[in-house]
Amino acid sequence: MSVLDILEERGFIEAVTHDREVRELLESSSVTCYTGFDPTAPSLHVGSLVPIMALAHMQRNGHRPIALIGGGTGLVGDPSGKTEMRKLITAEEVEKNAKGIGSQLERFMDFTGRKALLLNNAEWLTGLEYIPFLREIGRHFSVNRMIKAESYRMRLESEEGLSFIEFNYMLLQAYDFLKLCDEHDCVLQMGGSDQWGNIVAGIDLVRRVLNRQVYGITFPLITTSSGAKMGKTAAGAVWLDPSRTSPYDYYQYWINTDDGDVARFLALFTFLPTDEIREVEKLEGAQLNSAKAVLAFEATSLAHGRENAVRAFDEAAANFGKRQIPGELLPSSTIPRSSGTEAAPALGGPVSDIPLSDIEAGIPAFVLFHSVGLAGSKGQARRLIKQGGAYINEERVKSDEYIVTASDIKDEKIVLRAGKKRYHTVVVKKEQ
RNA sequence: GGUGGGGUUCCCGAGUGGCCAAAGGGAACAGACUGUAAAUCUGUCGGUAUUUACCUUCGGAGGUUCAAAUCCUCCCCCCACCA
Repeated sequence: MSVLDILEERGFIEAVTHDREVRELLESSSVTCYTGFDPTAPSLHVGSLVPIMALAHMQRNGHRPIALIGGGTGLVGDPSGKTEMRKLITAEEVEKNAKGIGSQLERFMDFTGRKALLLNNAEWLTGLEYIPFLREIGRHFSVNRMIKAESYRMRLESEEGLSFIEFNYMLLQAYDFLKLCDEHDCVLQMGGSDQWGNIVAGIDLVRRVLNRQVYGITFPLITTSSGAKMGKTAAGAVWLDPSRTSPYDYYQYWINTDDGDVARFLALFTFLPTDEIREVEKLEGAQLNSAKAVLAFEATSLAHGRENAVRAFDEAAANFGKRQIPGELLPSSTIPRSSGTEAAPALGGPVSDIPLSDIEAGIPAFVLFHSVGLAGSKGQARRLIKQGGAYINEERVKSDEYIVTASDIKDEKIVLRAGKKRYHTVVVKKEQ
């Protein structure tokens, strides 16, 4: 069984340029392959997980992945499939972002001993000279062909149009492939389905310049059952950087997966064996909740380490009730299953201090909810209370005139809750 | 460079002197229902104060007027066609 079969089975494959050849190649030899990552943000997010996992699978099956940070291409901006132009980011930003992204990738792959490579195309792109590049590379590209590319179509038809700098993007990515093939023997490029045009352009260029056949694979765009692009929540993207999306929130993101997505996401975003995942497909309704917990635990474990995953699991248990994970469900998962330890009730959410004297003086509930950040304004806090969405120590606040006093203190703290899931704990400090 | 059309609250998009904090939709938030899911229904959705009040907002800066998102002037940006 080749990696291609594994990837296919797990739902990673949208299209392959030369199915039979790629299959044979991956079965018979160790292949170097690459995927690019845009350094447009200081952290990768859940949306980049598909390519990351694909590279990881490659490595686990004896191939050598290259994670290419687009430090150079990021300066130009890929218009593929985008309705509007990205704002140009500065070279310093790109460089800073590239650094953060690299360290995140290290959690998913082993870069020691050149078992995987982390490269940055700024290395070879930023020093290019215009005329030589046009003469050596540009002449291989047909504008007639380029403007027919699906990836440019949306922009060519849009009001905003396509700027020349973006139009060049394809050449740069093709040049990357050429460079990697030449210097690292890389013969396979993988990317999102919007990358098809760029990948094919690279294959073409390599053939023309090096007279070598190379290949491409695209991943499907992963959407949720409800049709939304995955990785977006109210708070914005779900980041892999724990300082932007805490392991707890990351865990919560996964546990809120749609019923219809659980098995599919287990296959894509965990390394659990597919025959175990197939069992999950038979589950229905509330039974799926345990499978969601496993998904959340495994995904968090990959991104933030097992210790953080266990903590997130325990906190969730404290906030939403302990969940018993059946031993026969996805047995390969290392999620805690013992029924013994009763998770200590976690402090709800972020914690802040308040002096005892303030509480003794009495502080209106809506002011408190606003000041700890559970409501964006005092008006919003009042609304929250009026709508019955505010709780103090798990008791609904009945009136927006309610004054919080010393009698609300339980164990030197006051637990505030907004809606079903947002908590904040105020610790009361006696001053000397 | 010329001509015409635009820039509205998180997004899309109405609104051409007072009845506009600004229709409608989406997103979001809260409640009900639930399984920390989806769907559905109800409510909310600039800020402060909370009984009808005040402040900030309609690309930017000025101006006309008792009164401007709406009229005038200048400037910035976007688009289309022409050159």
